[in-house]
Amino acid sequence: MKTPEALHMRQFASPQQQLALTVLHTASSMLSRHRALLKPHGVTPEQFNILRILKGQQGQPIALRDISSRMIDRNSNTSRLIDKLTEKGLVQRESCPNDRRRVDIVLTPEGLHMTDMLKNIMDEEMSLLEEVWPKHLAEAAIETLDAWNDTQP
Amino acid sequence: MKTPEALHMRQFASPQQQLALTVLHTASSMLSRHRALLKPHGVTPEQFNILRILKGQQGQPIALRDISSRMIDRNSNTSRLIDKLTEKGLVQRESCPNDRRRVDIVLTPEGLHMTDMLKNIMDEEMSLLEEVWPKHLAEAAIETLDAWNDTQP
DNA sequence: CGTTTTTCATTTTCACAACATTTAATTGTA
DNA sequence: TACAATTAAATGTTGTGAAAATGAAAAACG
Repeated sequence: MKTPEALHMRQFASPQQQLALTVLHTASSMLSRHRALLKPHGVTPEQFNILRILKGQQGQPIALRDISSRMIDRNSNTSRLIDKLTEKGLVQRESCPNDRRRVDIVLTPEGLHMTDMLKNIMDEEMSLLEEVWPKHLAEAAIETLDAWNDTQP
Repeated sequence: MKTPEALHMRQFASPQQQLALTVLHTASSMLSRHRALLKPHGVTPEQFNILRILKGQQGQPIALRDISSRMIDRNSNTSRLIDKLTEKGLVQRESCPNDRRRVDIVLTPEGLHMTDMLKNIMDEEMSLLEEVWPKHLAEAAIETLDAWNDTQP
């Protein structure tokens, strides 16, 4: 359902306001889908976000604080998300020798395996987007949204 | 900061995937701003969403389930949010005489006053968007995002 | 009618967000 | 070197979102 009808909006708002509402609504809807897709595997979108960041490191350890700074939702409490992933045996904490305040995080072999599997699931979901959004429109929309993100700290 | 650098993304993903990440990231960032703007007045974005829906009713009562269906985030626990707003004296529950399962919700005078004030604050915030997004680009982005929303139930 | 099914609101459970505080290690500086 | 300031992570608390369960009332139906 398109956003205006979904939210029973009338035509008061400017296109810019409408876009803001559409972005919020779309994100909420996407996140629900992701949550449902990941749920059977006991992983939440927030946790998967971390796994994906770690996979991007290709085995190279990364400090907890650097994970935080790269997360989609910056307000997450990364320490506790790492706790959950550790409990599941998907990641491991390692002390950082040159700065003992830091804690390096690495994927375990099971974590890598899980990440690959989940990545397949999510890629399949994402590939649906390619049927809905023509490439050039997607690129244009990214540029538009990022014009605002660029005004943010 | 633009999304790719903010998330330290490399150029593997398709534009469509990048757009999905951008939408999620943008929404999270917008919501944080809204939360901060509303906080001094003791109202969360989710609660404000309800107030705005009620204001749109212009005094006409609306059933709780109809509020739920119009919220940006459909899965919020509307009962609990109404509880909070009731505690603050901004809304009132009224039992529905012809269907005793239903609960009608109306704005109190203070609720209306508060809503007007918050609406001013949010409108000012939204007006910033008009400097960042040219009208036609905003319209294009809405259409793109809604092409996906339209595939959702 | 009476029984089953559906609908609406509330309650509950779990995971996370938000925010504050604490602990520990490092850095900057007198 | 001593010591305050800063940084990193963990921990504590409270509130909220998501989803499922519960309970009550109305609608559907034989």
